[in-house]
Amino acid sequence: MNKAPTLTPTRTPRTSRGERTRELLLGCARSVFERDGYASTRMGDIAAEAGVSHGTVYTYFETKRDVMAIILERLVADLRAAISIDSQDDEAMRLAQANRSYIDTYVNNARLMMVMEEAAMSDGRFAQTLRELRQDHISRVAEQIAAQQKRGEAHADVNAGVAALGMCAMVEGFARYWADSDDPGDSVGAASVTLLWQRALGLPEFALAELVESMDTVEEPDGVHV
Amino acid sequence: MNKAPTLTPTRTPRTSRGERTRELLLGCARSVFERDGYASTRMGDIAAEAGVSHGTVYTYFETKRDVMAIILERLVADLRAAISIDSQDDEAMRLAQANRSYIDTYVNNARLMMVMEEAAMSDGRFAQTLRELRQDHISRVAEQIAAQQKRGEAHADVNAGVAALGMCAMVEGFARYWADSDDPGDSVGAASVTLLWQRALGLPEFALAELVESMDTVEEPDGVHV
Amino acid sequence: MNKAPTLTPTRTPRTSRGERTRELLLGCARSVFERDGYASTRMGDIAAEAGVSHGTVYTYFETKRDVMAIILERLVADLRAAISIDSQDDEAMRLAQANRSYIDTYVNNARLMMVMEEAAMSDGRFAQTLRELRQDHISRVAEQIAAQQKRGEAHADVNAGVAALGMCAMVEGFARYWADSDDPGDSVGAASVTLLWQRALGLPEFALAELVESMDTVEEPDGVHV
Amino acid sequence: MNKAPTLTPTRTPRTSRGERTRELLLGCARSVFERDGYASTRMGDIAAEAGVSHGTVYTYFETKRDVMAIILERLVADLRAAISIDSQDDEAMRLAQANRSYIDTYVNNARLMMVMEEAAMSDGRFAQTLRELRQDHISRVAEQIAAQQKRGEAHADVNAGVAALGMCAMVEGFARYWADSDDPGDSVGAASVTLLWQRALGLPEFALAELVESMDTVEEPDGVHV
DNA sequence: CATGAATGAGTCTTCATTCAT
DNA sequence: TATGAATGAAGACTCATTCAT
Repeated sequence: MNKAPTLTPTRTPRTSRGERTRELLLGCARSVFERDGYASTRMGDIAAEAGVSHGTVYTYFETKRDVMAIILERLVADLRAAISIDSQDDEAMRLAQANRSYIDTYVNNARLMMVMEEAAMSDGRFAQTLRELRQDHISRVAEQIAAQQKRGEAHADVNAGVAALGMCAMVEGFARYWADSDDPGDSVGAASVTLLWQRALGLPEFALAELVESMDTVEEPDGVHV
Repeated sequence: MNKAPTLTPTRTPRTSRGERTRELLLGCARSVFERDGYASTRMGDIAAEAGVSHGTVYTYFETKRDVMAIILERLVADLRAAISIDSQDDEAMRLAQANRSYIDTYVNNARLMMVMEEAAMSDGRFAQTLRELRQDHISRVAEQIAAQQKRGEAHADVNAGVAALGMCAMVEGFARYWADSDDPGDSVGAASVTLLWQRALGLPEFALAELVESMDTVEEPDGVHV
Repeated sequence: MNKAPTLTPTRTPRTSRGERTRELLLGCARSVFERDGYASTRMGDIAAEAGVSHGTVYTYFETKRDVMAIILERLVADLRAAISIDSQDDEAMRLAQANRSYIDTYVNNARLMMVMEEAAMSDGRFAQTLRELRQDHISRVAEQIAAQQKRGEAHADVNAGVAALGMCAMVEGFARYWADSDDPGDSVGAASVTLLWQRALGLPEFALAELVESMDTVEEPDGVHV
Repeated sequence: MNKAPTLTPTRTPRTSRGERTRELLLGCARSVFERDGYASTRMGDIAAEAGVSHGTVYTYFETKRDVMAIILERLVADLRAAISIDSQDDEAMRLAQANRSYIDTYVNNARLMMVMEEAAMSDGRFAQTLRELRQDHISRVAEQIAAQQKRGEAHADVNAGVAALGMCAMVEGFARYWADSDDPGDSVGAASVTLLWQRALGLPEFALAELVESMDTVEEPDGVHV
């Protein structure tokens, strides 16, 4: 279950007031990072956003990198949770829902993912975490595809790993695009992705309408910190 | 044909020696940017890489941003050239070759693309250029798909723009992945992408072997500055 | 009897629990100052050493400087007490015992003396106190030597003040050296100092063995706070 | 010949102008350190003293510690040179001159020595260098005394090492005292030290006048950077 | 009294950019 | 043109001190 090495030293608050401030700071830091990017964000901006003094940030975090690390740790946890979601439905529905869940989570966090990539350019640890996150997702999807191929449900002439990479990239690309544009992405879009996925692999298809309907009934994954 | 606004003010050299130095600096700057990222690169690093003095960089470029802008302008030109390539073969082959050409170019420049994304986080102009580059590619592909749908060669139940976005994302994801890993990507991989593309859209297929063969005979696109 | 100007404003505790905490803090502060030096010691280190909260230190002391001042005031008092010790023995024995007493006290406090010198570099008041302490000691010794010279017991061709300075420096140097090294200094060492002192001034000598014996019977000076 | 480990990374100037600035900065830094102490000195003070901008100091030195290290390296070299001085005269004269040379050098640098001690409180490397410097001096003197004892010229009942420590401490104490007071120390004082030294060890004496005279003819040691 | 969170002035250090040679 | 020294704005981080609970 590939646990990434912890990125986070911490100055733990001892009171609930401290806990509150710390969470406030994390929320504000996230906003600022998303707005300005990692490199451009100054500790003072975070403090200002939270309406506290300069030094207060350092009461809870040792360095700017540390603030980022904690935020990313939560992001990664959320994405892993989204990846792991599994329902009891039949295969195609499960795929649709998994995609939808992943896309939703990704879209909600896409700007932060981009900032993570930015941060990864200047910090190898972030780069490593990002690589692992992606690799885990791909591996999980590859296993699923391999099983489908073995059952004769998917074309077997394309290597499962390659196919998984392609599918994950496609999904991530959608999420990224919607996050960057004003177009928020909709059920139809998400359903379309599923359809493309099914067809690309040769899986049994659902009609688009059916998929769309199923999309709208899926629930949010639990335990997501936003 | 959506021409990006020029990113590049310049201090143009007048002697050929100057021209040589300028090109040297651009090459070295690119290396350093690719190695260290945009934010982490210092002007001094570029100078050191080129074996010239600190101040010399400013003989040719006004700012660090300017150096980056020129490098990116060339990158963008190369990618646009790769996108535009068009051969006389039949539809499927053309697709395969276009994909291959784009992937090749993208892989060759993927690290720089990532740096471009990093730079886009702190510079709206870069962000804009990047968005336009992607959008142009997607639009071009969307037109193609729309035509295929109209001719009844592709499934019409998926919006052409959405499909184009998915396909482009997939291709870019492959390139990105190969660029980041040690696995350089091979003809089979590239052919697999094409196959996935064809199946996702419902296009007439070629067998993988046939595609692979066609891949290996395609030539490098011209006009690539590296 | 040259009383140094008071160094110590105070926040006096009124309960006995407060008194205890205050003493605890002073002891811990001393340890930390000795370990890390004055400049490098943070108020938080003192609090941590005492196992109390950061702010508690300020319940008893106004500033970091204040903590130091109180500690040094006690140190100075102890050293002055050691200087003043006077027994009923004959002259040479008295010298030996005075030296021993001073050396003992100095060695016990040498690290703190060094810290006092460090602190004196950034605080004129400390510098002044230190100067006065030394000057008092030298003056006292000078008087003694002058008397010996007048009685014809010591060479008179060396100015008594100069001789006193030399002798005090020698004694302080020993103490300092022993304090800094692992070698704790022993009776023989202390006796040797006395011998050197006697010979330097031309005083009647005792044999080393005799001096050593006398050393080991001297008692600790009273009133030393450690 | 006990070479202390180098304390000094450097940003070496490449032009004579740079060399000049560097020396200017070192001179000013020394002045400021002597005036304000190590901890209290800010890089900006050094820059201001030299009349250059803030950042210029960093053109030549990586850190404040580095500036100090270079200054101290020179100081140590000078003191070692002073310790090593050896003339052809007879034993007692040689002693007088060596003392005088050491005292002179020490007095000229005493304030800096005190700053070195201050710095040693917060930097183990400085502490180590200081310890070695003193130890070397003591060892050298101890050898000399041991030889004198063997030749029957000095009392042999005091351990040579202990005696050396006492003598060195005395000399250093004088220098320190004179440096700290307004009284600059004179030939008579220096000669007195020698006399005390000779008597303490039981060496053949010179009359004070004779010593004083020899003092005034001794030359300054070479190679002293001030 | 004790606690620990909040404050913000103070410093070091970096580095893009300019300039004298 | 090339060099490398000089500049100074900017930003991370520390820590003595204050304050609310």
